Amino acid sequence: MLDIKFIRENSDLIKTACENKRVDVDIDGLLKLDAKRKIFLQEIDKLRKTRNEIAEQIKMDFSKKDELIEKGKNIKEEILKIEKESEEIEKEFNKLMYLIPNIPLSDVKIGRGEEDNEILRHEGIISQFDFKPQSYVELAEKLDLIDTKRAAKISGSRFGYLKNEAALLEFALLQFVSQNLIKENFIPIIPPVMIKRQPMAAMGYLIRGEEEIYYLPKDELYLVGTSEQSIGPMHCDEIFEEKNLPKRYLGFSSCFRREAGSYGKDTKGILRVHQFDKLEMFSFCRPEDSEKEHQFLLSMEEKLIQLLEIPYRVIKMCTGDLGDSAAKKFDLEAWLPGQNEFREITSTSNCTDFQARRLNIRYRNKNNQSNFVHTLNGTAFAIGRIIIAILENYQQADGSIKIPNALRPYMNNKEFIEAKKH
RNA sequence: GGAGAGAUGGCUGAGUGGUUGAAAGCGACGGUCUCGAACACCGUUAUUCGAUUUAUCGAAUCGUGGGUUCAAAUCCCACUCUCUCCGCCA
Repeated sequence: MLDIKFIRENSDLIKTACENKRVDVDIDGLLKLDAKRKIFLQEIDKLRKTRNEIAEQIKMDFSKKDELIEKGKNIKEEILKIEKESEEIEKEFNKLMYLIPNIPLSDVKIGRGEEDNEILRHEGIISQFDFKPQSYVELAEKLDLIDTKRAAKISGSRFGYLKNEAALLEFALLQFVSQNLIKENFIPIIPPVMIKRQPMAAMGYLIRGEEEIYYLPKDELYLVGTSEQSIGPMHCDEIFEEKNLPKRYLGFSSCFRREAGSYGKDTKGILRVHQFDKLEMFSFCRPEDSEKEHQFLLSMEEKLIQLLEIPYRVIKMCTGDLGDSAAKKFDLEAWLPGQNEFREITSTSNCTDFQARRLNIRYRNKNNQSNFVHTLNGTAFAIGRIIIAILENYQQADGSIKIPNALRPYMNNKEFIEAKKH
């Protein structure tokens, strides 16, 4: 949500931003509604003022009581009438307000979509194999690590069982990430994965993309697609002390996505599944610190992937690929030798005050003034995809998998995942 | 699932129809004192919206949404959430 005052004064800027984000919102229509709304508001305020005055007079002077009560009744009728009229306008106005996306920061490239994203840099050395690297799907099947066939029996397509070392890898990754991030003042947290409509809407996920979200109608609860949706609203209607910022959380949760509209894409394996586990960073900070904090989250993502020695590249998303809430966003894409391509493994967004405004999360500065915080999120590890990257990058000629050095302490110091004896 | 209690400002907590936007305390901020700090004392301290000559003025907000009333934190209804007891349960 943006500030209506800002929209009034910068309508051209907003229009351009919407265009750049490839979102169609009727800004002129909104401004017209806003003007109408203001007239109604003033009218109602005026009537309420007279109502309050009448009430005051009755209190002071009982002699004219009957006459004044009659007057008060008339005012009441009038207020009711105008309130009814303005209701529709107010509704439409709020609807439009919710449709306006966050404005991209000035250094974000204007572009239509994925094809216009900038590749900022490559990191890590892409291993050369003296054999044809296999896809993680083949590797996992031979090593009995992932079972999607049985998952299909139980849950349908796009589900998987992580077994044996794959399951142990998840436990290890969990330890590995928390050990590294708790040092940086992240508060570890395991959030609810079922949330109510209001927080889901406030985080900006129901406007476009409701299709993507699982909903439990009987209980009117939504399954989170990322723990961000559950962590962000934690502090809604709260005011932080400035000294407590930035407030950083490291959340771990299962994530649920319907993957509607991705039929036929990545149908094999667990690259794109309806349910996966994810470690997510979330940060509340002062507006003046959010750029720095964003770089910090990105640096944490890079640090973790570097420690695993997996080659990757950093992508800066263009305006058309930002999503509603983000003002700026970076993705990390890991190199997957088995697929012979880079695939997204993390994503970090600076949502500036867009979410904070809807969630009403503020902080109080030294001058006792309160102001909206900025919110940022970043994937620490999407576990399934990291496991994929490990399997493909650490595969050996004999079909076994070397365990990354950094993870061995959490894997009983084992060096390899060996083929199972049948 | 059954029974009961409750939700008030940054926090604790008073307030059962009319100068109550709301006592008091705590916290925070400013000042006096001090070499400096603590203590003590004095003062300031909610948010949103609208108008504006930028001094101010008006409206709304006491969990949420309705209702009663000339007038609602206060009365009525519904909902949400929290707590206690019982039942059930990993």
